[in-house]
Amino acid sequence: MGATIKDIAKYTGLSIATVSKYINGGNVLEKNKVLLDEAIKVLDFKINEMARGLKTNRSMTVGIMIPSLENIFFTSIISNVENILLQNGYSSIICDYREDPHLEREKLDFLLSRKVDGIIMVPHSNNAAFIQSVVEKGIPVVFIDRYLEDVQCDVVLVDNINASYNAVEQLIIRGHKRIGIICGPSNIYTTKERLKGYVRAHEDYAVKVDNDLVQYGKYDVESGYHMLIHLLKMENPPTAVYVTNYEMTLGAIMAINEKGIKVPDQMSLIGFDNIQLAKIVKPSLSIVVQPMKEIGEKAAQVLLSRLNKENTGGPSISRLKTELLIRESIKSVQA
Amino acid sequence: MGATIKDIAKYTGLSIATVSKYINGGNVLEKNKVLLDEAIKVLDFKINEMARGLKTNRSMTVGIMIPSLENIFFTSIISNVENILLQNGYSSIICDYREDPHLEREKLDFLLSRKVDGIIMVPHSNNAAFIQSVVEKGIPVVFIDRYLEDVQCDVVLVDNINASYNAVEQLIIRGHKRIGIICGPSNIYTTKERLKGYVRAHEDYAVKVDNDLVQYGKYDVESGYHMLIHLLKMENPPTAVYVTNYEMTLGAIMAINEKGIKVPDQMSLIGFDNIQLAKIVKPSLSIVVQPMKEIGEKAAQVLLSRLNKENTGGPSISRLKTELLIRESIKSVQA
DNA sequence: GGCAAAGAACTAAACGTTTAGCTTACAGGA
DNA sequence: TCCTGTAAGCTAAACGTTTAGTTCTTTGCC
Repeated sequence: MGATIKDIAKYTGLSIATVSKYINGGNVLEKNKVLLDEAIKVLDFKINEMARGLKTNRSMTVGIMIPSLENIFFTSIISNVENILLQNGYSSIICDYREDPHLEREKLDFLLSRKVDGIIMVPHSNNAAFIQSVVEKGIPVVFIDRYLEDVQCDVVLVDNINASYNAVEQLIIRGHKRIGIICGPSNIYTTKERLKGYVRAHEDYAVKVDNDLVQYGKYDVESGYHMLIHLLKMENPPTAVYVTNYEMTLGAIMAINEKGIKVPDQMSLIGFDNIQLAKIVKPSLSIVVQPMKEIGEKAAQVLLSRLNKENTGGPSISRLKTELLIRESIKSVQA
Repeated sequence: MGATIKDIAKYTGLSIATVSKYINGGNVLEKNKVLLDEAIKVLDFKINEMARGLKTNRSMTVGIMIPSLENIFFTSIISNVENILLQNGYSSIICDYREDPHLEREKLDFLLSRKVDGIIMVPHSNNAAFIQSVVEKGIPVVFIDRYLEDVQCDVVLVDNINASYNAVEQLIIRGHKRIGIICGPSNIYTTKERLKGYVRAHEDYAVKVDNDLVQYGKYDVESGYHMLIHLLKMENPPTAVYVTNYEMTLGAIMAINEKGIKVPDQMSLIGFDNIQLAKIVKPSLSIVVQPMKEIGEKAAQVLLSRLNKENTGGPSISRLKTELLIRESIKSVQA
């Protein structure tokens, strides 16, 4: 179908070695250069990455694995990752393992058979041993958002603990004593971290944590809705609620609207992630903003520096800072 | 690194041809079969898809292109596409062209250099001529969601016209004469179709269309919000509003909540796409539901049947039906 | 003019598969 | 016993590159 390096050689009268050299940035005589450029254009030559990959043992492909393609936090990160990788000549095979450890393992296997040069992933489960074996094969792996102890690889995280700490601190400063938190699933890294910040802020200000105020959702719209309803129904409901991801924030807002709760008069609210949403909601929502663009870029860069052998050191941890936007949705409680 | 077919040959004492034959489903003696299975397991053999692709001239890879990775309608479709393709041994290179025709062209070029066997895409702009040239190269292309006249390829659409028609009809039946519609960008295929259904329903029931009630947004949360506010501010505002995608529906709901509009007493509302959202909102939202799962599956199947040469006929159009869920958010107006 | 050094181009093998065409082994029928 | 047919296995070439090692060409210097 397409022209090959051989066709170019025939067209120009040069050897295929010379053609290859030129394609890979080698020096050729000026007149040959002109000739080659012409041939490439005329014959519409595109290098065959499969043949090249076979020789060089590099596929120029990286695998990206996330728990769900329906979670905008992940998709917006990988959108950035994909873009940067593309600029560097890499294509990305994006896989969605649907929160299923078994599928995670399977797709990882698939990526390996595709001979990806590296992997960027949001790890889910206890496939740690398997992932570690991938790392040991010499395939660089970068974790995003979550951390697994037993895997020796680079990680890009946000400072979840302090993100939560700062958010909750703002509520405590404003006199709130009963602060609800809507967490993700209890076995997930970010859940633990975000909860830790919540607890730590309470400790530092000597406010007691009421475990009934700690609710575990599933990081989806529905559970955000239900957990907020649940908090409202308590006999001694919280005066403020902190929700720890975008989808659940959305759900919580739906619940609040439905119940006709006045924010911030009847309840203060701090949400997560989506700055666009925060602007639209009235009263404007206070939120913890994760730097999705930076996370994606950082992860891509870390992986690229491994792929280019610029970085051959031990595993690195990048911990990016979140931003806390204080808007109208929180106010002080009168004592 | 990994074991090759040669290593398997050495281990078993068979020739590489026999090994290859077995791997590809050929017959071998029972005892050799056992031996081969053992070798494959022991040596952890994974076929090298690049070498195979070089010989067979098939990369077992398909390209997927969507306008944005931050639009849940698209991501949930490709989640299904990716899954089905994977089950058939194909990997997908997912690209997001960020609504940019220039980038669309560039990424398409990239996919070609990756020698993808086929392409599934949501086309955006007037790259029609270029896409047609891809088709003519013999690379099957399947369009999703949108249609471009000048390209001879398979298309998977939903019946946007009747989706809109049915939704608007329900409003007209309930006595609404002034029905607002929040459309997408005016140059997009789905926008035109959805508007057409709106107009047609008006025609069939002899209700005049007031062009001021037709608002064009950008298929994002923000514009849904703004367009609804705009409609409310009119001196003669609509008694019902029909919003034509998920993100804008979200924005519209935010606006309604902010303004304290009672649905359906002060305004009837029909939204789009997200069934989960529809359940959560109170009063429960009437919506047009697109069969995302089916769209993804259909597109994957259509492409696979081209790749397997099961279908060598002319371009096909699959038009899937939407579903209209009538809930509490609409009611009759008293004459 | 002769020679060395540098630069450009060439030859040929290799990467890990598939596959056409050939050989071998074996069973069954005449 | 010999022949034929069939199934299983084998040999070797090819896919489109890269690259080590070699040869050819040019240039500069003595």
